[in-house]
Amino acid sequence: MRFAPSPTGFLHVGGARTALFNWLFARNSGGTFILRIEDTDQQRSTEASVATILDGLEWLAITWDEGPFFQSRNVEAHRALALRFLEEKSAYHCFCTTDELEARRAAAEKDGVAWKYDRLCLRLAPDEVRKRLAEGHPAVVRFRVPDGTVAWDDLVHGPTSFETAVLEDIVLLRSNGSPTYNLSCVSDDIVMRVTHVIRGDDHISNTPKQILLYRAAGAPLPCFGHLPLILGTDKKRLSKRHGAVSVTEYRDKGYLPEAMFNFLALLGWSPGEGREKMSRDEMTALFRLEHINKKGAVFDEQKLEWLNSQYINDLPPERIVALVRAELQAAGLLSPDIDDGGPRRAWFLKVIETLKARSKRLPDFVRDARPFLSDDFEYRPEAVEKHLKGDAASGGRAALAARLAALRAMLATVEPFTEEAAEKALRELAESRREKASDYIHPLRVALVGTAVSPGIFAVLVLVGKERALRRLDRLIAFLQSPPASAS
RNA sequence: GGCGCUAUCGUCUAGGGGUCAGGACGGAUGGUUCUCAGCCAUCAGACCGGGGUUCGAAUCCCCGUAGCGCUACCA
Repeated sequence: MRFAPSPTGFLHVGGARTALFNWLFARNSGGTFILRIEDTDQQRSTEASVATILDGLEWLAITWDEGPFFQSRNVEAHRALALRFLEEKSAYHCFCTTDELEARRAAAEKDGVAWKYDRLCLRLAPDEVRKRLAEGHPAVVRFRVPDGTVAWDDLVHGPTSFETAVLEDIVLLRSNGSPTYNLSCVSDDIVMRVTHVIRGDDHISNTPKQILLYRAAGAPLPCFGHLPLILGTDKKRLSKRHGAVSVTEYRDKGYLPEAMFNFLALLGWSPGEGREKMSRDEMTALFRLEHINKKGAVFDEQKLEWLNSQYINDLPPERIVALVRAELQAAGLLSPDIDDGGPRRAWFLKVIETLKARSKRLPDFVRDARPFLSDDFEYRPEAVEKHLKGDAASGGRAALAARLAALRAMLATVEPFTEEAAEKALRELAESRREKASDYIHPLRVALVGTAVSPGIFAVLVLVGKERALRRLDRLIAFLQSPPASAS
């Protein structure tokens, strides 16, 4: 089997899923998975695009057994096939220009008649054709579509058929001599001895054309399977206007390749029994082409995010750190003492561990780790609004400052500085002053991390450490004693 | 317009003549609790419509309808 992307852009999630199903099928059946870059469109193909496609495939760990082959290297073979068709009279020269075709098409459309190529040039006498060719008139080579029905048993849709009457004579070679998609594709698939052509549903109408070419070439027919399309939330084919569509974007958003792989596999395929989160090996073992759905599937990023959080949770902290290291560095949060081998490494791994359950995507770690790694953080407005106003009846900010001062004094005496000891001390303090523990906890959280939400406060307290916690309490007390900002 | 494909909760899906139509995401509610997340529990939520066939249809057949795809000297 093969995956045959055209390098005219990034690796689309739809393409990635096609590659993935081919890969799963190849691995499951012991087949050979070929990567073929269909770069016959010289105008739009770019090397950068090839690079990003390979990059995306590698990220997802979709490995190929042969290739990448570049289709452009095979144009001579493609051309030879077309010439052979010409010789065998299953193809002919057509001198109609694009403009002429356009005009006739437009006229037909105006009359409300379905247009297909009218075979004007098929009626040309052989001498006339030779003459025009000799005079250098540009010509395309068209395949003469025979009458009849083309049918195949689609691997996912079952029996499918087309009347060839609806097909127009296929352009095989452009007037500049370059082969077109259907010719190149069939020629390469024959040469590469592809047995299973598994591609998107959008190719379904190409299949009868290609079958005709196989027949004319006398080559054995591969099995065809057409995968349902991946849709946007409006049920239309997923495209840029729906948001992120390239796998690279999902990598950049902090999704794990194993989560993406798993999610994509579930789009249109299910092993049954409610199995959802599966390892690559499990998926490979369970994969069956017959279990692929016929219906297009909406790409639901919320579910991807959920799966991602599940995979993140399975990761040891070391792995997570390795994955976010670059971002940490970019944010100026990476210091040698927390880096691999640094004295605070173990402590930092603990920070990551406590952040794990609440993280859905990789950047969540960078955002949430900041107050642990740096004193440079702001009090979030919503946290100030919620927990630092102090209640007028109990004396407002001044009373709050006094309460925090008491808390600070108490924490200074806690030794050893453990979660249990700190919690016990704080609760006793609150009780002795006939106040609620939460009246201390919430402002303390703002003091320590600047936000209204965080992991358990005592875990945070210990992770921040006694000295820094006391300093941060001082900072908040000073903040409370300074004149309130204009907002409040 | 022509041709093709498709149709189960909002979404991903299981089920393919007899099921309380099952699960997951998301949602709601409650529990755990210092917050959020997590975790746990509970709830709401679907067989596109109409005809057949059959004792019995979500399931098989036909006809509609709707959605999508293709309709290039792109791939």
